[in-house]
Amino acid sequence: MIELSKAEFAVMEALWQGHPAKASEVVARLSDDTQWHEKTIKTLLGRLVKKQAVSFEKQGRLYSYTPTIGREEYTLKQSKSLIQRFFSGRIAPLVSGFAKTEQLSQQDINELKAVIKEWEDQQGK
Amino acid sequence: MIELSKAEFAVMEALWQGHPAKASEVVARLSDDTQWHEKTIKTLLGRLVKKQAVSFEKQGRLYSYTPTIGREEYTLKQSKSLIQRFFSGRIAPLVSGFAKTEQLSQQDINELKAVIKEWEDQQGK
DNA sequence: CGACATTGACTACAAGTGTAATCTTTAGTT
DNA sequence: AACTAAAGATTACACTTGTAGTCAATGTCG
Repeated sequence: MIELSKAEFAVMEALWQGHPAKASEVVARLSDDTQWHEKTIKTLLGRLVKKQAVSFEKQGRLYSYTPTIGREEYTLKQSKSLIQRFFSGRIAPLVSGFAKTEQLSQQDINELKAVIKEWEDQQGK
Repeated sequence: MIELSKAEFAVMEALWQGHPAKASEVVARLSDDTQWHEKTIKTLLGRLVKKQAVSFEKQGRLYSYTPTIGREEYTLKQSKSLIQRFFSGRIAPLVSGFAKTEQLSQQDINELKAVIKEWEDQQGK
């Protein structure tokens, strides 16, 4: 499983926003959220390529970068790994704990209900 | 916020099992799950003390270690931080994604229902 | 009492991370 | 054509992490 550091993940976010993207675009996107030096971002791009989380192709003398993994795919895998380690793979304890201190929106509730409904339909077969 | 590496977390798990615990007990507990050398575990205990995730007191010439943070507290904080970074702080996307590929138990469903019920009661005030 | 074993303290060392700086090549600019 | 600026390649460097090894003090057994 490809593992990304936090800084690398931030660069991936910029790429997931739209790709392929030239290094300069990535730098531009990240400058909204961070103070990172252009050199830093280039280093991170290089590390992502090395990890094969990102591919690149020459566009003339410039490079264009594209993520090789999807955001959903990555975030879900990581989430599951955390749920496994922290809650023995069960999600309910996380949700209860979370609900105690965080705001849930009506939309969240609706989505949770949908999940439950789907499960119950599945049970009835 | 105290951050623990994966290996450090494993040592915390051993401590959360029961404390205060002498280094030798921690080593014994961990030997069920890992192949770590006693020296490795001692190093990790030292790092945990330095991070103030664990306190210790002399019992004669030996040390007894105690976690200063609770398992729930830590795991929830980390979970929230992940949900923040990955899902903009909303938990429902995580649950839906999770439900697609993981088994939910009847107990999970009941707990999710309880969370929903509590929320709805809250709404009605 | 002396040698050995155990504990804790300190040291080690490579890989990963955050955060760039420098060097090299190439493309415009005068 | 020469010079400079921008991109990419290479190098840097301290801190963290995984994974111990060594050294020093102290207890324990014969």
